[in-house]
Amino acid sequence: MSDKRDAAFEEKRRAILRAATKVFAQKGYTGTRVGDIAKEAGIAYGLIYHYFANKEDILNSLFQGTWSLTLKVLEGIHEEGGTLRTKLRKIAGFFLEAWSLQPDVVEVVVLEVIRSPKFLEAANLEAFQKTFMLLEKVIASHQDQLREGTDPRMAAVLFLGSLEILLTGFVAREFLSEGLNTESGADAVVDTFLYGIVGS
Amino acid sequence: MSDKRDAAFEEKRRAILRAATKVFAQKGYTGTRVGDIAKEAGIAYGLIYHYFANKEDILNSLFQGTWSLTLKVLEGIHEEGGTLRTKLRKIAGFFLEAWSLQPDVVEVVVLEVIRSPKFLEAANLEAFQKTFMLLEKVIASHQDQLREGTDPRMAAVLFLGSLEILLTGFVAREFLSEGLNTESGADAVVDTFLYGIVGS
Amino acid sequence: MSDKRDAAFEEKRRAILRAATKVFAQKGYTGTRVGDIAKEAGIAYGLIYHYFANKEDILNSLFQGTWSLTLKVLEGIHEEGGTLRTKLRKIAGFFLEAWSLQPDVVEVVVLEVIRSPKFLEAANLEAFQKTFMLLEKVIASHQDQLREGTDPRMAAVLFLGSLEILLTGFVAREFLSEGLNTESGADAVVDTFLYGIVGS
Amino acid sequence: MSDKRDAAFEEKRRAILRAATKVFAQKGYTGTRVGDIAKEAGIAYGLIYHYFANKEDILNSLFQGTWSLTLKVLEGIHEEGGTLRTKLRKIAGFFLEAWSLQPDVVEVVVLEVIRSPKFLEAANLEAFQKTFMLLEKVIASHQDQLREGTDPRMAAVLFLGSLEILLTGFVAREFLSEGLNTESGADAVVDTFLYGIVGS
DNA sequence: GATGAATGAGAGTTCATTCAT
DNA sequence: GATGAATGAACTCTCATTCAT
Repeated sequence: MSDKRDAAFEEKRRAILRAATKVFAQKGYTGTRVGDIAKEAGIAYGLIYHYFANKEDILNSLFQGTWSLTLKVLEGIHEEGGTLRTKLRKIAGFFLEAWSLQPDVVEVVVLEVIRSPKFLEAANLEAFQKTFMLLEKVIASHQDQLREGTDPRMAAVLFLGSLEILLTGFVAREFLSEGLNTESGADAVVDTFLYGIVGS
Repeated sequence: MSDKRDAAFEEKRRAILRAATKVFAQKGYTGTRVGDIAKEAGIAYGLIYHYFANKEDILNSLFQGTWSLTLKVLEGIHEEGGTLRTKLRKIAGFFLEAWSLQPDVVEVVVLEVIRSPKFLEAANLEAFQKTFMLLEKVIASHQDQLREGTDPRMAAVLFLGSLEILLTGFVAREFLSEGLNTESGADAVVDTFLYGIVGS
Repeated sequence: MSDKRDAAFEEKRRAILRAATKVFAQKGYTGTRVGDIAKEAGIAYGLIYHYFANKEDILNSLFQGTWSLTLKVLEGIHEEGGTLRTKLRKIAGFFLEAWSLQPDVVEVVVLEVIRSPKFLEAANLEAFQKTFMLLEKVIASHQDQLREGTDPRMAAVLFLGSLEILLTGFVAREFLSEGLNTESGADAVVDTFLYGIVGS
Repeated sequence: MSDKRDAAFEEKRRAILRAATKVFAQKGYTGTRVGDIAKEAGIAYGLIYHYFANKEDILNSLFQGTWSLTLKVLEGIHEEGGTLRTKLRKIAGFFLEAWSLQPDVVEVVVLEVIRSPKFLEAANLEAFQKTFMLLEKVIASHQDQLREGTDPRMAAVLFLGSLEILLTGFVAREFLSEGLNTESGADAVVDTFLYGIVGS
């Protein structure tokens, strides 16, 4: 009985998060009224506050839920082993696939949380930095293959930066347009990152 | 007489923009009250409306002023000629130097304008896309040196993405910490972009 | 069967009133949420509405229950007879004892009902005024002993005022602090009231 | 110029306080909406926040303004000297006169501030306690005349309690009705307090 | 009886913008 | 030009009350 209740509660929470994601992606966090989320979810706005402490809590929950999954996936990729290219390819593929499947989630997480000083604090910041550290570890574990002078930490930042601009890109989306799909995008990012645009 | 007046007018406008930049960088566009800008500029808040139509106009002016300069610089670099590396190095240097000299301006432009659907429209979007196209042209003009399969357009996006994460990066800033300066940062970005982290 | 049910019903009502008293005393009537009362009573908040019409009804019930007892006690004291001092001493003792035994009840009744224009109406006001009239009667019945110029009605008001400030007094409580107990307090009030602070 | 401005500012503040006093007295602090105050003052509700930090600040300002005056008057009475009766008579007269002149102010101060745990804190509590201490000092300075066993502190509390119930009294007002005026009320309180209702 | 999800009126507060001085 | 008083739309959050389960 209680299980049924809890399950229903969680399902509702998720429904609200889904609605919030959609609206945040459209109007941005600040531009979104709590009432907008409620309308999108088909409920009264007051009910939002039964499931979340406040508007901010919604965004944080959204990020934490998404990012904890991301971290697990990255850890899995790291542990599976394989060549550096294989690993980076998997990582890029994961991000770009996530984007094509749930563009709203990615957009909100990247634009509203990661880039916002207010939200990228404490718990959120820590989760985010773990990603950098994990990627740095992946790259560093193949140190022997790296071009001389390559700093694994800087490399991690640049790799994520490359991915981020593809994920976010209001501009890029229109600019790159039709040619971009998950596969070709991931290949391009990884190859450019590994071999450069000029090559040897 | 009119010139003198105009000059004074322009000077005041610039002073307000300077103040706005500082406050926007600290609190974000939405988190900034018009009164905050006025206080920073040392004037009454009502006076803001003698120089700008509204709050939004301030951010747009800020972006346009900054970005038109940026475009000119990039055009100059393109026309000056030189090797691909030379050009990219100049571009990276320009952005990173701008960032180290006026971190507030860059932060505001990147975080508040570029990421905001509301602001990245019409005039702003056009200015922004010109940058991509210019960079694409720069890269494409050295097509013969490019590694096979390299798309100049995608390459342009990735290069700017790499720069952007360094410019913005609340995270990266702390993560990369002290080691990063204009010179070494520009080198790392350009070399990674040209030759990859693995090399040949 | 019906009796049993009624008894259980009444017991639950009283339990809710007890809980409400405690919470009202802590947070005040307005500051208390219906949910707070329910939590204190260990029940679901919806259940409150099976026992009371609404939040206001709880406070009114609380007052009526308490005050009807008070009135009975005062009537008893009046009828028992004895000297004026004996009677006043009993009355003061009753109030101060009630306060020391159930400070919450007194606090709520005095602060939330008596002071509130909204609640001190109709039924409540009548009950309250009866107290004054009863006390006036007590005093008037010893008219022959009264100092010349003493108005029984005014005297009744002053006596209750003296008691009230001792009962309520957030300030007085700290100000008088440890020295005050039921016995000494009642003595002080009665003696001052009867003989004054100067005396003859 | 600035003086003119400041004066106008202060005058407006006072006007808002006057309006607030009136409305608080009618509906109570909690029952009053900020908009009610604005309407009473004939201004837009937003303007309230140019003059006060928030609703609470209005009540505190009201209390502080009133009570600081009260303290000054009491100090003056203490220093002027005279018999105990003279002093108490002046004090009672001051309070009752204030009440008859500005019943709203007194009502609000007594009912909403003094009796409210929330507001009787910190600054307000201190101001209030000073009054008790001052009155205690007044009484103690005539120690030699006091009836044996009289505690000046307890006496101070009882005296203020007697006054308070007269000032407040929703009940008392109707109950004592027409017979009560400033002069006779003050006499009754002081005489009862000094000599008791029985006398020698 | 019992639960708590659901509703929505309502309240406090913020702040961009206008405009009289 | 300059000031800041004035306005009111907008928004977040609270909470008494209802009602399906």
